[in-house]
Amino acid sequence: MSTTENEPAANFIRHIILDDIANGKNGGKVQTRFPPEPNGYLHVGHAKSICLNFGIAKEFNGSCNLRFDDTNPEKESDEYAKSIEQDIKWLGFEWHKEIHHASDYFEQLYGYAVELIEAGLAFVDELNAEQMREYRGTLTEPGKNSPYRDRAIAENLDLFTRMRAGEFPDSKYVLRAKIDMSSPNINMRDPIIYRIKRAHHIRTGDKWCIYPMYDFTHCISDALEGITHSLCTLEFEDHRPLYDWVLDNISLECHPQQIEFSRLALAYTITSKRKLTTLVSEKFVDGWDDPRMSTLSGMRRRGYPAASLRHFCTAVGISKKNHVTDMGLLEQYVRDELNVIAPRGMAVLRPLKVVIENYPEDKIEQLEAPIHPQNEAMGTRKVPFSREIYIDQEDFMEEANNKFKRLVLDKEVRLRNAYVIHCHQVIKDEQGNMTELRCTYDNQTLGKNPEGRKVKGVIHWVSASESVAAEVRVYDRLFNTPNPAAAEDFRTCINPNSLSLISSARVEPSLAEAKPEQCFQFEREGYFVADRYQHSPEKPVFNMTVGLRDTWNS
RNA sequence: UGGGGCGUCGGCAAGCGGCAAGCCACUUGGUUUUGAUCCAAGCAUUCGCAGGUUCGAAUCCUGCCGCCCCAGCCA
Repeated sequence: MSTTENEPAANFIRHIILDDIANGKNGGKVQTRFPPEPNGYLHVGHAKSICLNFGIAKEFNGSCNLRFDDTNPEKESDEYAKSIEQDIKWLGFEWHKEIHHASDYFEQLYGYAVELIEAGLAFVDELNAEQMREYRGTLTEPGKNSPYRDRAIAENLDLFTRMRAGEFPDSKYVLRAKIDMSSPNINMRDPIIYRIKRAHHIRTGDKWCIYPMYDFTHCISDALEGITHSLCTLEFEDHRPLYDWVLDNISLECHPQQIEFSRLALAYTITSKRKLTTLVSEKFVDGWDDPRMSTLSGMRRRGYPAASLRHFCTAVGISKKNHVTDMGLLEQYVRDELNVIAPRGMAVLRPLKVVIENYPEDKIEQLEAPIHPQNEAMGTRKVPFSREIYIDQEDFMEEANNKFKRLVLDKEVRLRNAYVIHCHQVIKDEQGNMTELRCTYDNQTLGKNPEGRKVKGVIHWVSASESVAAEVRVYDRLFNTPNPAAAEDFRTCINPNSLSLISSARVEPSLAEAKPEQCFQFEREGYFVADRYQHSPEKPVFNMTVGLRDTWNS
């Protein structure tokens, strides 16, 4: 794959910025920001935005601020804020200097609201929510002016001061911009810019009982930080006139340019904080970092390298098209990265005992195997070989056609990194289940092919006595429909078999020694990661990251 | 039926008047002690549709068709 982080893909936002720089706009400076609300964990969709904002800033020698858009205290928490900081760092980005918060600007925001009132461009309304909805009109009919719209400026000032002072109950009054109730753009029909809400804020505590709305806050925060390009998703396109209106009507010189791009949509997953919250709160998954989640912390725990997410984000590109990206694209970048960095090892997920009759009972050989067959520099590891071993149940058949390149009764197969064995007997229990294979090995086949015959198959194995019991979690997609977000109730699309717990897997000793979060390739199976929290050398726990590309089963 | 957007290969996505980039997927060969990796080759006479302008149109114009977003005191 030739797409790398060093070769930014062409997209319309880059073109705009390139033009701006060529025209000397903003003195050639580029300043972006990533503005999450701390009301949930970051997901793949955010990764796209992070890569865009931080990537653009870096490319043009600018910087990117991290700013928490914390204007709705009821939904926000410090846990979320902390997780967001961690996830951004994990993804490999550094924000410019200290973290910003919309709440840092509450005092200034209040001042600009007063400016608007003084200019006759904002008024205190006392319609209740339901009345306001009626006055707003519909998509096809204009709205009506609020009866309180023409309040005197002095009265508006007085009321707004008292709103701040806490003289009124929640929701009694709101501050509204005075724009145009007949605008075809509903966002311009005298939008609310402040509401009374007695909620404890994670940063300002109980200092405020009025909080500014997004549309008023975001543009001013951008301007205060000297943002040049304010990149956001498509649903804010209709808000751009309001973004511009606010900045055009207050005494702030800086006027950032808002540019919208389409959200990332990944097939078979969900990228909505609200829905992800539901999965967690209703226990469909085991927390925000469940490896099946499309959260950054979930993908981290799943074993996705941060670099693969960055490559993926570069590869999907930026456009204004509503799209659905194949999960396969992400997985391919994950494999790509892991193929290069992951040490190899052997693990048997569904053990079938094999007794090698012509191998001495007490003998244990420490065979040497490469840690990475394409990268000698990674060195070698010891793999113990003994008379009793395990192979995977799926690697044996009593009868099979020539396409089956594994072990068959009365035939031979190569044991990876070891000898060629021949199976001559299958032992079964009363129910007819295979319990053991009796084989012989050819001691002339270590590191070389047998003479006079071809052995086409290679299977993996572990020593029965020297391997370590491990728990392996194999994942399938969390949803069984490509677009769960489109369902009436996305919970009905949840795949009941998204997690398979394998409690009796066996891994070679080198794998048991893994450090938490260390990634491996279990040869012929896929990529696996030692669980970040539950893995220990005594009780190894691995999560499947992604399977190897498999042309046999597909 | 108001307003704002968007339609280029199976999935992403460049291109912005002069022979349709790239990635993923897929197909076919080769290497291989991983049915992996790797290597080589193939994969849109056509850009939602229909007209028009032009020597020349995915790119410009006109008209249709389809899809997405907006009526929170959420962001």
